[in-house]
Amino acid sequence: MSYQNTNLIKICLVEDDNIIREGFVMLLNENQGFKVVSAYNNCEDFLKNVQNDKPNVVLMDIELPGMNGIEGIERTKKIYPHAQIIVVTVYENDDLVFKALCAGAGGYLTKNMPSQRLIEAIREIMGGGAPMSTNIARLVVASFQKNHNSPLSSRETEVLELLSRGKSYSNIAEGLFIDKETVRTHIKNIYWKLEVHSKAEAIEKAMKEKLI
Amino acid sequence: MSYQNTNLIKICLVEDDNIIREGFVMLLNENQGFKVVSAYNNCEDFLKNVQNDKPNVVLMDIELPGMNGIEGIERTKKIYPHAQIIVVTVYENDDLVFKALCAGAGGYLTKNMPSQRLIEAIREIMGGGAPMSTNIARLVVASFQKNHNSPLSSRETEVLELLSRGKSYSNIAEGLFIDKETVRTHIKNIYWKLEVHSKAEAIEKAMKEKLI
DNA sequence: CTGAATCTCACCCAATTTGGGGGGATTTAA
DNA sequence: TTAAATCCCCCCAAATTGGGTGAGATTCAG
Repeated sequence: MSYQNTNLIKICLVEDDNIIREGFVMLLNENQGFKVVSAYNNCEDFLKNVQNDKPNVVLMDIELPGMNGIEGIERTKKIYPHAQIIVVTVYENDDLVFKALCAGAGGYLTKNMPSQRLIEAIREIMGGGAPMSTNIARLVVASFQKNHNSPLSSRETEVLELLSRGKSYSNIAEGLFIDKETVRTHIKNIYWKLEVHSKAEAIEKAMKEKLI
Repeated sequence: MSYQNTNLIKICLVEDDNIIREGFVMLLNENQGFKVVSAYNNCEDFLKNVQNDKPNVVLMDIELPGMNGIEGIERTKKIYPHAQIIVVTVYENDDLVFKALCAGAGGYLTKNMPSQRLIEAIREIMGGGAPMSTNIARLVVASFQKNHNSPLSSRETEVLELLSRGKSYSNIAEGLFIDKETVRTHIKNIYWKLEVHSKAEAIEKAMKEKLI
């Protein structure tokens, strides 16, 4: 037992592929300052031991036997929120990326990275960053951007924006300094353009097509 | 004129600090494969020339005399959407970051980076990435994550989630396979917990505190 | 200059939604 | 064994919503 232990970055792995898992263990343990405390091939076993392992960083696969990685991230964050979780997977699917981040992942790497990237990523997340593969970062940033081919006018977009925040027609009228009847007209036009017949449908379609 | 020109990355700068701007110009032009086509100290001049300059990448400051960078990004994307815009600024303010990304920025760097990072960032964005400083990446990723100290139960959160998508009580009831009256009870409890008295207030507060 | 689009406001109507009040049953976790 | 969470029921009045029709003003591109 040495005082160096206090500066060690403790790592857990959750990865079902034996080859990859053992490869990561070796790669990481070769590194000064890293210590792989445990390596699991499924979430269930990991979750039983996480409070014992007390990892600083968890490298988590998504496709796993039994509980999947997304669920695994959520549960980990509930019982041991201190851990920083980096997803390491082959999937670059939009949905999966956002679900993982919403669940509490602090980074997202795809397995086609150079192995040295994994080392950097762990240092990055411990240094307050959010390591992501290039394509993933682009996905994430693009998710903030709106559709530039919106059929809606800017005023209509403004109205729909407020509607999506739960405002009533009267609220919106006040907010935009126009008459309630004008708001109604705008909304009728929005419904016509989006081919919908209710608030919920309009918001759903607008979200989906990134109009708001 | 050589065929190498077709592979050159053409860069525009918009930065009001003369020292920094000239420094960037020198740094970038030293690099094989980069060509600074123009450097401006304000957005207005840049916007007049962007269609002529045809830049691949724009390095844009936020704090500028006249039109600010956010507005500048929006307008650039409207008249020359092809350009990739990287924000380079001293501000790490949450609001500014998200406004910039929503406006169409493809990357966000803070000025305390090593100058070599700028070179990498340009290559990164041209390679389909989204270069961000460490702290910015963390901000962006954190924006997906919910508050873990929510006063709302999971069912209540679920109800509020659907309410925020414009669903009516009846819609929500159908979606969750419960009675409309039950939905009403949940919503009453949500209002009580959040100390609000309407849908709009509840959604606003929930968004602000990242409960949904 | 003209026509399309946008933004603005008005009035009609009926069905639905919403918010507030009350009460009660069951399960589950502390 | 409390407290919380989840579920369901009733009453009521005000507000909201969606649909219809019409119309003046402005802006903007062809």
